[in-house]
Amino acid sequence: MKTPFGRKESAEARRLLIIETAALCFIDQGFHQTSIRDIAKRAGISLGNLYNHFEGKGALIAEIASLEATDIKKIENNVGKITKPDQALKKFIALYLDYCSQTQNVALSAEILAEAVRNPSIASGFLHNRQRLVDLITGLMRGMANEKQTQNSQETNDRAQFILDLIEGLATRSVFSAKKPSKRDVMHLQETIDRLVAS
Amino acid sequence: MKTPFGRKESAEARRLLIIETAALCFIDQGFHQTSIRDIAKRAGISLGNLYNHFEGKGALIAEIASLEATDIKKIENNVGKITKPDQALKKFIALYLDYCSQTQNVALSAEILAEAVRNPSIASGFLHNRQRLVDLITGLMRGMANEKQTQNSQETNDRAQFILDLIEGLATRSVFSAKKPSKRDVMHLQETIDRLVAS
DNA sequence: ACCTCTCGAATGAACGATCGTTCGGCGCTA
DNA sequence: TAGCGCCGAACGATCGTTCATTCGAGAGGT
Repeated sequence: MKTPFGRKESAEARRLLIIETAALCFIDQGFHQTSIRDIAKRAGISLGNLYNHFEGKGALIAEIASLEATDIKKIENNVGKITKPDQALKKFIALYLDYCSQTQNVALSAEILAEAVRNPSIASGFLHNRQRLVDLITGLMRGMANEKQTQNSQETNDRAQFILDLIEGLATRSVFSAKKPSKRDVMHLQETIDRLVAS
Repeated sequence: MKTPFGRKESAEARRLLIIETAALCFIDQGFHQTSIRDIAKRAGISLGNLYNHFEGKGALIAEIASLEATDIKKIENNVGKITKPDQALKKFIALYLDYCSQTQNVALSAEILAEAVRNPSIASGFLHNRQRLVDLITGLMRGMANEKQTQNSQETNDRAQFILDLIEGLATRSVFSAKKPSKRDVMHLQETIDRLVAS
């Protein structure tokens, strides 16, 4: 029986396996409490082989930190399907809140933030991802206000940042109190953001 | 010439020196990238002596994590001096924003948050400190609304959380963009919070 | 004033474990 | 058979912690 994958495909699959396993380890233990041996063991590969696919631990951390971009793209696609801007914003809030409310995402985000403080390349990735979200929101806000006066671009940007702050804050609190945001919480968040957008 | 301190005072001073030095190390390098030797060397004491004052690295981390409480108390005292609730809130925003905008505080907070994800005792300290700030704000909000209808307690609590989210978010962003919040930023924050409180 | 005794503070060598990384050789695939 | 993916022992460094030992301040005696 032949392997269904050629060498190239197999190598790519290995690489993906390592990344996903590393993410699990980092979620469970954090970046610096996870050893290369932990990852290799959990992935079921040898210690040395890991270095055939990644330059070292730093490269793995950077790889994981950039994973957020994939999740953001999913949210962008989902929100993009909705034509009415106000409903799209509502959908975004629900999706992003749900995303941020997952324990593993809070764990990873916290690790990434702490790492970003001292690692400029991680920080730039972090800021880039944030701006993607901000741009998505400002786009929606501009769509909602197309009949009114032209919006101040800088102010719109700031408001989008505030919206993200509110969502992320509520989500983080929900994780630390070990229960998902209640319906009341979500409604209150929704109202608050509406008021923020309206003004 | 006699030493101006007895044994007790000297021991307490040593303890304080170690804690402060550890905080500096943690800010520069992070919890898990800082070794006990780093701290001892920077504090100018021997490796073994550190264990005469602290049980180990974990105890040191917990000690640092609880340092935030001191800073919060300072803010409480400053805000408490102001009798008019709306001016007190304005003062609080300025003080807390300034506190959160300091690079070393962002660095430490990020470390503590990441640690709290996996260390329940750190998490509970973190939540306790947060609630202190929330209570301070809700007190002010209730003072501002004493002539109006009675406030829903839960809703007031949530709004206070939102206010903190906005301040912390702006502050964190300012640190990563390497410049203090501009006057425009602060004004916009102030307006947004006002609108949030008013409703 | 002086000697003694006590005990906590301080030291740094040493320990075993584990870290990130390297590398020579083995085995499968094309 | 040529070559690549894979393996795991080995390396030097460093980790958190322990411990036998030294030091010196201060209490109690005379």
